[in-house]
Amino acid sequence: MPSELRVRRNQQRKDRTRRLLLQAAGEVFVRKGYHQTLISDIVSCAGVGQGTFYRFFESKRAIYVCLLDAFFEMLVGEFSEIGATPMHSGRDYRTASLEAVRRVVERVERDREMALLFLRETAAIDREAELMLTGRLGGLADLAKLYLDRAIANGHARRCNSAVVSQSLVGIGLHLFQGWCEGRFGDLSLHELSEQVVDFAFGGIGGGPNGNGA
Amino acid sequence: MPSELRVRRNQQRKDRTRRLLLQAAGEVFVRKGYHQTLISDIVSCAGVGQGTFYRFFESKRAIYVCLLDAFFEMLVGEFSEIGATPMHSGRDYRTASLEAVRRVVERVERDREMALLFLRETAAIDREAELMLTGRLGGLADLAKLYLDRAIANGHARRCNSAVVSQSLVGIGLHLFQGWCEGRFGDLSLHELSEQVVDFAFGGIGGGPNGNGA
Amino acid sequence: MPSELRVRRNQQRKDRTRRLLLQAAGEVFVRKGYHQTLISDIVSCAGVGQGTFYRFFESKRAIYVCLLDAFFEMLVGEFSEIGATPMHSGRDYRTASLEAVRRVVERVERDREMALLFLRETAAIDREAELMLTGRLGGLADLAKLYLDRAIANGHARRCNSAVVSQSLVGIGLHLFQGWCEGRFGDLSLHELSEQVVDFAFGGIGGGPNGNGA
Amino acid sequence: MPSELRVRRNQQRKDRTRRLLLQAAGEVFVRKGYHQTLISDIVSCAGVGQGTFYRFFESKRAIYVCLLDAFFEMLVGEFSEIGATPMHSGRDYRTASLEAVRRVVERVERDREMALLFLRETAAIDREAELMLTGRLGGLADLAKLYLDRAIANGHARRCNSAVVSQSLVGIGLHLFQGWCEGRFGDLSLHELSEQVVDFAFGGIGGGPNGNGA
DNA sequence: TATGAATGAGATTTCATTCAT
DNA sequence: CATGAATGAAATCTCATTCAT
Repeated sequence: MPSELRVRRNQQRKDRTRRLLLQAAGEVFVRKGYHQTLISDIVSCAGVGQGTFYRFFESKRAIYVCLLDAFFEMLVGEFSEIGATPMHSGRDYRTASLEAVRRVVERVERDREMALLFLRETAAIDREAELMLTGRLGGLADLAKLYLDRAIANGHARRCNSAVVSQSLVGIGLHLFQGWCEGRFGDLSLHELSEQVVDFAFGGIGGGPNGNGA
Repeated sequence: MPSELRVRRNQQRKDRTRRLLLQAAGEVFVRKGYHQTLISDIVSCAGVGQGTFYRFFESKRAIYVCLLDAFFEMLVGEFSEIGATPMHSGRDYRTASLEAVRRVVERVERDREMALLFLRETAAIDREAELMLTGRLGGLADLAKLYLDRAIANGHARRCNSAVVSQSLVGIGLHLFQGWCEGRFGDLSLHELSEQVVDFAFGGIGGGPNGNGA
Repeated sequence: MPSELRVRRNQQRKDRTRRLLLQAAGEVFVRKGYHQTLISDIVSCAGVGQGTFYRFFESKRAIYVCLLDAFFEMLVGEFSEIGATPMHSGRDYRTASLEAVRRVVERVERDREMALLFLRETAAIDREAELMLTGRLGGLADLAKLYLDRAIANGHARRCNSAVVSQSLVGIGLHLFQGWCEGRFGDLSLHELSEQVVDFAFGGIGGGPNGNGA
Repeated sequence: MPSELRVRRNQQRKDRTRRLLLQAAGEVFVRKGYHQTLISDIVSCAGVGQGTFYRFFESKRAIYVCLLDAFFEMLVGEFSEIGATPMHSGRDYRTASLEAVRRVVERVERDREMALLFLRETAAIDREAELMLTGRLGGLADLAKLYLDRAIANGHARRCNSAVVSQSLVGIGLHLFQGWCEGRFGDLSLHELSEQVVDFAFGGIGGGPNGNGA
């Protein structure tokens, strides 16, 4: 009885409203922080009624988690593209890594406000949210570990506890990213920063008496 | 003169109440998180009246900042002891570093709940609080940078952007510490973890064809 | 003429929807109670759209009143049938009364959930609704009074304030019915209950020194 | 440390506020009905702050139940006094009953608004509240049953299902009381009404061919 | 005509903060 | 000075009702 067209129109309207809300929530969360954000901020930013929010999301937390998920879904997509590319023998392991780092960094940089939001706020919401974040970051670490293990197997890297090292890499990434966003590295570009990081990741601070400088 | 005595007694009682409140706040913050904690939780845990809280602290934020400061003050004290010790020529730079890492790690481990609290919650409170934390962590990075610069000058380390590297070291420390507390490294002890980290920090994932294993 | 047909079809469809809504409202009111019932409960139970409700009823109250009216309309119909039957001389007054009580009781029992609903909820809606209910019950009392007055006139009953007595009979009916529905009379059947009531109504608790047993 | 006096003063203040709230709730419930009453109505009538309400009662329902309980507690007290008095042989059973009815009626009449409130609203709140009310009324019925059973044993009353009859008496009481309050019995006084009821309760509508008129 | 997405007024509830004792 | 009862501003959330399609 309800015409096909009507159903589709309705769905489109709903989708649009939902998108509006998500976008507004992102903006306001970034601007005011999660805890300072009111539902009323979100709806007024989205230009919809107060009650409309609750047709789509159970709570402020729910819409936050939704944004968080979307963000990492996007990121994982980016990574999987990277995963497809590299490691065909001829290319150097290090060059490939630098390339990968650069691509991810560029991608994250585009949504840097959101990324910072998640790093700042997620753990303070509740334990479950924190676990979601650490789980997602753990996923990235696992990816790094995969590459590292392969490199070790191929003799391109020293034997080590690759779980620890890959988490270290994630730690570096997070902290430097935050630092760079806060302007703590002066006018160093993300590209240069990436290079420094890859240098450090591959050679450390450069122990031996011979160092590893050129 | 009796009023003299009275005054001292009063002071002691006030100090005790203040300590009670700080301790209680720490406990409750750890248990429920900053935003879930009510002033009433703190005072009932401290066993004092609701109004008493406001004789000592302006707000929940104020007592939190107080705890944060105390924690880093303690940590800085620990570091300065370390600073005094090392680098008397004979000892190897790497050994000294490992020793330093171990000492800090041990100290932090004793207050690990508080440390985790600060890492989780601070950035979500407000920008200013976040800056306090990053400032403190920046202080640690500066310390590391100091050592690193000296090592570079002495030829014990390769030339690099020491600001980036030292922040990387802090990033590693924070992320691994959180991971370890969440049990993400199985039954690896903090000592073993420290060793892995130092290995990584000094040698990276071990570039050259000869690696730096064995 | 086709529009003739169309009009009739439309009318039928409207009637059906209206019936659907009334039925759904009855179900939900019984299940959740008047105040706990949402319009959305009713429409989803009826399988029609939210807006459709308002094409047929002004408000929740309106549909409730509609159900209430229908119920008592039905009941009055039942009574008038009773009214037609009895009192043809040969039959005993008491037997006729018992018969009448039984018929009504049986009828009400078929819709007992609705009956309970009205007894429970009506007075709590507003004064006007309460008056509608008491008016309806007053109508029943009036019927009883009519019989009673005739019985008194015929010498089948003692002289008394028949208004008070007939309202008493209604009070008995309501309270026992509720009690029976709640299972407060164990496994006494409605028939047995009716008998007890008629005994009591006719003889009271049994004044005189000789009682009126046997 | 907290002085005895202070504690007592505080308790008195709290008690006073609580009493204020209960009294205000009673007034407003009577005036507007349970569902139309807002917490804000209650507090503004009590002259206290909105938050104060929640220091004493969990919800509107809670304060209602509290009033309900208090009312029946009062009523039961009244009844137990009656219980003590009657049935010393010489006095007539009927006279004693009339006396009892009159006393209760008088007592209830003093709080008639509250009594009506409870009869109107309780069953519409939720099942549990309804059970509380029917339980309380059941208690009254039990009391009546006790007397009735004794009367039957003594030969002052015919044998009957005393559970049914005593609930009938309660039903009569409730319905007549409501009717009288609504002015449905003209200018019949409660005393006269009581007499009529007792007549009816003892003799019914007056079966036998001789009736039971004078 | 039927629909259901959108609405927003208004209710409940919380809790940091005040202040009389 | 310490207290805790009282506060009320402000947040969340609900749901009857509207209205564009």
